[in-house]
Amino acid sequence: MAGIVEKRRKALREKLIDIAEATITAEGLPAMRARDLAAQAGCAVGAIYNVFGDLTDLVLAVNARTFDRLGATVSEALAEAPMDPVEQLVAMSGGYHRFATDNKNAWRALFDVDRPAGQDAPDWYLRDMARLLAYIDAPLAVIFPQMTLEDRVLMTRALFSSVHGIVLLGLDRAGSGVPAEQIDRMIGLLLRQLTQKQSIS
Amino acid sequence: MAGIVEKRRKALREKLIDIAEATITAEGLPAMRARDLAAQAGCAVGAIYNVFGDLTDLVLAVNARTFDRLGATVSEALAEAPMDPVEQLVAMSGGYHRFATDNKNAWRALFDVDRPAGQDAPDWYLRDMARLLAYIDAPLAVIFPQMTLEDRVLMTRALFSSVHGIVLLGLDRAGSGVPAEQIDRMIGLLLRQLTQKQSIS
DNA sequence: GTCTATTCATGAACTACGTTCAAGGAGAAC
DNA sequence: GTTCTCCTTGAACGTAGTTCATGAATAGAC
Repeated sequence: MAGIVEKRRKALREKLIDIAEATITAEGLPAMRARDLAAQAGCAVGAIYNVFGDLTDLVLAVNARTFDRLGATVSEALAEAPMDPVEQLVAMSGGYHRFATDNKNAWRALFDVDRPAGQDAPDWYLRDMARLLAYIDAPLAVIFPQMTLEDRVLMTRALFSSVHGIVLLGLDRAGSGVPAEQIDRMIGLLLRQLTQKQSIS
Repeated sequence: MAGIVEKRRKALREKLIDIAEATITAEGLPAMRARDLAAQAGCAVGAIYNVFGDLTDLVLAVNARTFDRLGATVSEALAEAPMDPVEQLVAMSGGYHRFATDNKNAWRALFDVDRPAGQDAPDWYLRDMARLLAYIDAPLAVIFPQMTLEDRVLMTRALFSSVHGIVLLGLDRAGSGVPAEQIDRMIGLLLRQLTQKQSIS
């Protein structure tokens, strides 16, 4: 009967991630509380700490799922886009925007989790981020064939960061926030202007 | 002897903002604690709540100062920039980037303060933000004289958001973060590509 | 200046967190 | 079956923000 404990731990781990994900999605990161999780999971509060180092680890587990779904959404948007590289960038940006609005709380949790200073990002984060950046890099290579690899790497990051910034500030604050369709227009203006054919002059 | 209380309240208010600003600057927003503030100010914890509704209000007061300094920094960068509108945009972005690195904790507090959902941004925020956007709008009007006003407003916001996004993700995470000079290069790539002369084709 | 009603300042207490740990219970080894 | 070990438990701890009964100080009337 070896492994009963391990199996139970694994089951609890998944159960907790499910509950945490549901809570974050429904009510946001601050609504995720140790006692509530334990109550919903039918375990003791201390049991959480047998499975996760602390609640931040649990949030990171949820974030890994979220980031994965985000990557899938962007990937689908790319797959459905026309061949034109500019339109591919627009489509992926639209996918990013849509994911952020449709999964606002989970998406915010990606950035709101408090990472102790000096601690590196988890592996899955670096991997998924690299995946997202690769999606962007491909069309960019077509649009700017003469650009150095080094510059294109920077341009890729810059583009991702720009779209992220537009979506972030756009969704922020219902007060000074921007309607969804204007966010898409901003992204379109930026990308189309940015990727126009080089000037003759 | 009318007004003694009011004068004392005003003095305490300023004193608390000073202390909170120093604390946030030195140790970050999470280090700002009610009991510590009271101890440093030489008042009771409860006194804070006679002057501010809650600690978030106090943070907002600090943020108002920070935003003001940010505006001044960008304004100076603009003043020292050459006449060329593209270089003006680059200079202002550089000012933003420098301010963020030199005032990392205070700058982060601008966005990390938890604003209750459904509550509008304070007046000073809208005012200072409009000021920043106006700085960006002027060069853009020179660069894109044929652009409609509506589009230019969106482009202005998009540009600000983009630079903000690049700086935000660039400074985030020492692990996957980007060296300061690469951030400036990203901004330069983005802005110069974005503002190149329109294509003939 | 004196008196009194009101208003303010105080800090202990309350609530709500994340996290820990001594004690008891369940699984593993023989 | 027995024993040892490790896990699980939930009460307790530490630390937050915020409140509130109490006592002190102020403002206004005379």
